[in-house]
Amino acid sequence: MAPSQDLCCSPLSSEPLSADDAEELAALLKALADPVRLRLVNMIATGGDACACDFPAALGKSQPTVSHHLTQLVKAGILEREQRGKWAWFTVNPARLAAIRTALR
Amino acid sequence: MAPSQDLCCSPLSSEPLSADDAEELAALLKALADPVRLRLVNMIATGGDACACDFPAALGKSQPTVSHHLTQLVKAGILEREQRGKWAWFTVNPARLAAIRTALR
DNA sequence: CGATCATATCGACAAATGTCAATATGTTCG
DNA sequence: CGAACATATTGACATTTGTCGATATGATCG
Repeated sequence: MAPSQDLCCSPLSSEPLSADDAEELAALLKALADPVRLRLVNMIATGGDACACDFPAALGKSQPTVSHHLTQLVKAGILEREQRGKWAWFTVNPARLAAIRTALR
Repeated sequence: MAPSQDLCCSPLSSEPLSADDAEELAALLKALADPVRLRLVNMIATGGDACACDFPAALGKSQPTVSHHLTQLVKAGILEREQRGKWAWFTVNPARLAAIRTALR
């Protein structure tokens, strides 16, 4: 999978996009392009942070399914995970979202 | 598939996202989340418009594959198709891209 | 009209994806 | 340590997706 932290890709409408950059941006967009993952990011972003323990009930999805989606978002650099006691809390990486917005210019 | 022309979804970081809105935004992001489709949008955006006839050679993909991707982008409202003589030309719908950027705020 | 060329659709297939039950790992606390 | 609870991983499965060859549709022009 693409490296999680470099900011990725020049704007769509100005410079030509290489095959490699296209692959990287596609991977980033794909990480977001799922209704469950969008709702996860939304819940975390609106609250500032959120506990994984609440997601299965809030989304009507099983715990493994939620865990799977969270892992994808972290790998893509969109979320960050922090252990607090026995719970996992997540925050959004705003720079990562901003990078996507910039790439879509 | 989601309706192509309403602008979709409130910003991710402010208001709560309904399951339906999440589905709609996910469909829109998915339309963009492919390297071939990103390069198509990029070629069309940087040139202002482009002829479908050039894409298979430029992308190293078969004509049916390119046609498939173009159809998806048009259905998502990201591209618009126009017939010029026997060629199909495509333009980008900038408002649609802007809507995605706004939704990712 | 009939030939020619551009694009779309069809059918098939391999690969990737979303989902869950079962189980493993890891953390806290008595 | 050992019980209890939160999260991750595994394995399995149905569905979706990207791809192409073959073919159909549609447009131009002689």
